[in-house]
Amino acid sequence: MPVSPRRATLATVAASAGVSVATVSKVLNGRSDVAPATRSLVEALLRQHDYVAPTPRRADVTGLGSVELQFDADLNAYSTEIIQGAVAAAAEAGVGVVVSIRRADRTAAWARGLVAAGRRALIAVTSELTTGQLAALAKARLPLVLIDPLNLPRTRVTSIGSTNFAGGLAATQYLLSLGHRRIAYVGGPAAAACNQARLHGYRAAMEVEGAPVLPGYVQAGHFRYHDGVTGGAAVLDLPRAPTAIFAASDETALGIMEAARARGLRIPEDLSIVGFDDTQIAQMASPPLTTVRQPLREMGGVALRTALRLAAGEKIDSHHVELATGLVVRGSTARVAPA
Amino acid sequence: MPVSPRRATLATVAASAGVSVATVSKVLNGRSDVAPATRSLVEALLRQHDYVAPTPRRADVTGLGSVELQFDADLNAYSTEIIQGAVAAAAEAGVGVVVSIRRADRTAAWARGLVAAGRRALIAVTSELTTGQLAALAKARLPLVLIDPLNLPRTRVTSIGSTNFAGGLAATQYLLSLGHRRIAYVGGPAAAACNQARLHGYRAAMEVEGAPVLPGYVQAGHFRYHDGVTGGAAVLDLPRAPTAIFAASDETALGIMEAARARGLRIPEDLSIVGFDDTQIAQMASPPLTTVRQPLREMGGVALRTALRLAAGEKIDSHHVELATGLVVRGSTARVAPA
DNA sequence: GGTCATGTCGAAAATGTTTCGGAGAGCTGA
DNA sequence: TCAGCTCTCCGAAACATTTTCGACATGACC
Repeated sequence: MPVSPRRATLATVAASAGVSVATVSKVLNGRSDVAPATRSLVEALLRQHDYVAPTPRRADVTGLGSVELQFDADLNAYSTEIIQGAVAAAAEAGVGVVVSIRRADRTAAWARGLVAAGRRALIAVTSELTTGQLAALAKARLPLVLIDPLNLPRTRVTSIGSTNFAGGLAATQYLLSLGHRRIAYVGGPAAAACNQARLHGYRAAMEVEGAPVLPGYVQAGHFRYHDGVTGGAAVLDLPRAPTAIFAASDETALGIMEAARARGLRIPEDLSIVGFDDTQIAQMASPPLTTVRQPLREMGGVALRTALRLAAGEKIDSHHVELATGLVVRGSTARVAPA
Repeated sequence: MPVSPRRATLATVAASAGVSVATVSKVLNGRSDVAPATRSLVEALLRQHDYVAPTPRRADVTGLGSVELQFDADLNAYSTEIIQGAVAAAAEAGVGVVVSIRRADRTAAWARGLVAAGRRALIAVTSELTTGQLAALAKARLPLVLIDPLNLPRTRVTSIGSTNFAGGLAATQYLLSLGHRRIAYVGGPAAAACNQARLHGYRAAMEVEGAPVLPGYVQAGHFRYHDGVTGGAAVLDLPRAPTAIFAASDETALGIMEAARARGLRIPEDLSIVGFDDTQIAQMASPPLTTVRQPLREMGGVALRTALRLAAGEKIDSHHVELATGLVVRGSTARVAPA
């Protein structure tokens, strides 16, 4: 279609339709005082002339732009809390949060597309970004904030996390304080930084107490329910089965619960379980799950505000922020049963 | 603050700032040819005069645009599935999904703001819209699609739901087929259409089988976990307690599980529970929850595609679409225990 | 000093929206 | 049949905003 030398205006369309400019404006705005026949005619001519509105007026001084919130896999309870926190913070700032799920194609065109679509920044959750992707983002001048990144790139990237080591330590110490000695860890990907920190917290607490980490007591996974079922089964079927399990996520903890139930183990009488995250499912588990609270909503909010600050060109105090974790004791933990 | 008799215009602000209308317009649009001092002065007076833009022009047709996905309360497992479905469909269509949580102010300015921010349509989930809000949306020419609306407005509004009656019927029939006769219903808001349909399905099944709905066997709630705890407690403490409970949502079902556990009831040996939705938490419950699957992801996807079709001015086949529900049998149901 | 680039600003034109009044159709009752 | 009334539909004109373009000042540079 040849681009006409001059964009069509209401006057153009009005003239060709034989009506006034006002009438065309009314059609565009859905006013009721236009006869159906006239409306159809004008609509047809609007299309024919390829009418596009001139630059829209701004909504507000504030209401510009949006931030992309990108997850690396299907959404779950963890994602939900992050979204909730980001959306709340965004509402205050007057920007929109566009949720998306990572797709394979992350090229230069992808980064430019985000900018063209009006994104002011990108927040990537539990993702693993390649240097190529980072370069594409940098070239497109799109600020990036990571939440719980799987890998911490060498280059300076802003990231948000929580005190995973302290959380792992607190969870394990609590189980030890209940008299448990045989405590297993069913965790996330071995390479993930946040999982490593939790695992080290677990190991540190065990070591201080002189409790041995028996062979097979540390299982890797992907923070998902299924990992809890299989990982839980693996440790519960060991010759010297644990009396307590520390899971690296609430979902995994629920999977372990199911593995325990399948073996006729009662919780917490026969097996204590501690989760990680304190998502909504932790409260809704039966029994309610003792877990390490990770302030996911706050993390989402902080990530969003940080992203906007980066987009505004402000300097950030620190390139990595860690929010505090804390143990929430519910019903899935009890003193170890007397042998 | 007293409402001035007439809204401030650029002319008002220009006069008080001692500059021309054009200059004020430039400040608003961030043009570069305004001296910093002048800009500050004008910005101050804009705020002082409480300037708000008049109805914005429609967002440009060219940009990819975005669709607003609005929830009426904090996100939960149900929301997560809807988001997931909408995001997937949006990715295919090349648009963004902006997630937001309903706030009190839903005025004409709100609707205009959405349009100005580039939203091509609004999807409202389990919301109750007033006629005023509908009018504001219509005036702003913002297409609207409802998912599981609480109230079905008189005016023609496009909505997406599922076969709630059939779902309620199937769940109750299944419990009856297991030999249960004393079946209670712990549901949602009495006024919600989707809840009413589920309840009627339950009643219909009971009636066909000649099973009495005892006094107190129908509890209202808000689909939340807490409603299950209290509603479950209410029916379980009845003189003639039910042997099975049909919950109007998975969350509520998990609350009932907790109420049962607190009373020493085993599931499914002592009490069968059927949920509704088949969210992720249904699979992760212990025991896994028998539930009526509602195709939430598909609903989110259909809502998004419908919204885009409306935005494109296409005609919609039907103003209300219902997707099929289906019973998913897991571990929370069993044959009634012999008395 | 002359010339030129640059930054600011406003008059005027361009574009789009809203108000308001009027033409004309249709209906009603004497 | 016709006056009177209402209701629908449209456009002239008033308004609101954006954009273009020229004017003017200022300072740099030769």
